[in-house]
Amino acid sequence: MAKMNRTKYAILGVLNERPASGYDVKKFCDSIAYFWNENYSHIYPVLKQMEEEGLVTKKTEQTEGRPPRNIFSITPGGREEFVKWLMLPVEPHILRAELLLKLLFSNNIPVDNMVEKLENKIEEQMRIREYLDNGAEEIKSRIKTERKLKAWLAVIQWGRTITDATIGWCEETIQVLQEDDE
Amino acid sequence: MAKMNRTKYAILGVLNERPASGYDVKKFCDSIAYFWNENYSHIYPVLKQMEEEGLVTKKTEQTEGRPPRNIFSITPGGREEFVKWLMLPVEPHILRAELLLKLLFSNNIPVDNMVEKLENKIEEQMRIREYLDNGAEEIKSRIKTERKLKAWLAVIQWGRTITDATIGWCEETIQVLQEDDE
DNA sequence: ATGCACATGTAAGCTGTTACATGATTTC
DNA sequence: GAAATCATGTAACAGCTTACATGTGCAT
Repeated sequence: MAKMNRTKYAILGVLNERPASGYDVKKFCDSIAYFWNENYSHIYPVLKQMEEEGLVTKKTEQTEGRPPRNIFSITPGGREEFVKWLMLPVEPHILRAELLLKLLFSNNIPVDNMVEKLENKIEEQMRIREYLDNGAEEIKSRIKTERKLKAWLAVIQWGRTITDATIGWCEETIQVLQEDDE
Repeated sequence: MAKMNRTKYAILGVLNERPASGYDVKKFCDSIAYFWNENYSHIYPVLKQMEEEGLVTKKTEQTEGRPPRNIFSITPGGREEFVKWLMLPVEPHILRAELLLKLLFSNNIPVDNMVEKLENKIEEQMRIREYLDNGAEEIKSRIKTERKLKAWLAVIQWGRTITDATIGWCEETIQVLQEDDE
């Protein structure tokens, strides 16, 4: 199995919908940051490399009072590679959940410190949860085709399901940790 | 923020319980693979580097009919660094869920292909779920102290919670995708 | 006979992160 | 007046993965 440059496929996914700049790609990824992230410092070089591979084409757009924008468009070859990737089985999802690792070893630190970490996790998940609830309505009005809307709502539903489950588990775990042992 | 070598802390966590070889560390990580993974090819060089930093010491054990084992023990300095890391807030958990990215763009492929990916996910999660159920009993009998047992059970409970939530979401999503649009 | 468990490592290289660099315009 | 947004990139490098290399003993 060759390693896949996942950034490449995320970019192709965005450009498959519409031409966009590296900046636009980053904005899009920020909007789905609860399950996918990208950095500028990775997007720009990968776009360059993709241009060399013939997956995208670049057009520089002059704007007034703003920096020029490099607009990238997907090529037929790019579209082909993108769809080929979409059809492939999902690569196994390798987790590294630091919170759980620390929890496992938390007998070496005060209970309060571990509880604080769990409380921070709850806050984080609640922020995500709120973002998803606000976003759902906007998406319903923006997405036109039925297939796309279904997919978007399913992804949002995933976020809701997982944040709820995580928050519930954090609360339970805090209680268990704070129980007196006797 | 400097980047953390997370492998280092995972290793320290194992060695903090008992002296172990690189092979043992890997075995341990395999047993918690549902939320943490390590490769031999990373463990061995990191162990070497940790020895140079004075976090661990090495002792080579000759065995009959088996390759010699390099047994590593944590030093007081290593223990100190480990606890310092444990106390630090958890680094934000950056996800890259390929399944969700593909789902988001799945209007470009047949519904059946996407459904298959979701079915594979269900199978994967059911395997994990089964593993956790079998493991819980073994852990209850093995772990002695109350604090450690609580932590282990909480981690297992996380696995159960998330796998259940994920399986439920996959099933719902398959149904939604397979509904006729009219 | 085939494969798995035991056991350790090196070499190469991609992926992705952090820090740095620049600067106008808009918003609070 | 400060901060955020728009907009693009380079340099350095840490982290991790993949492929390679080697060999015994036990179980099926």
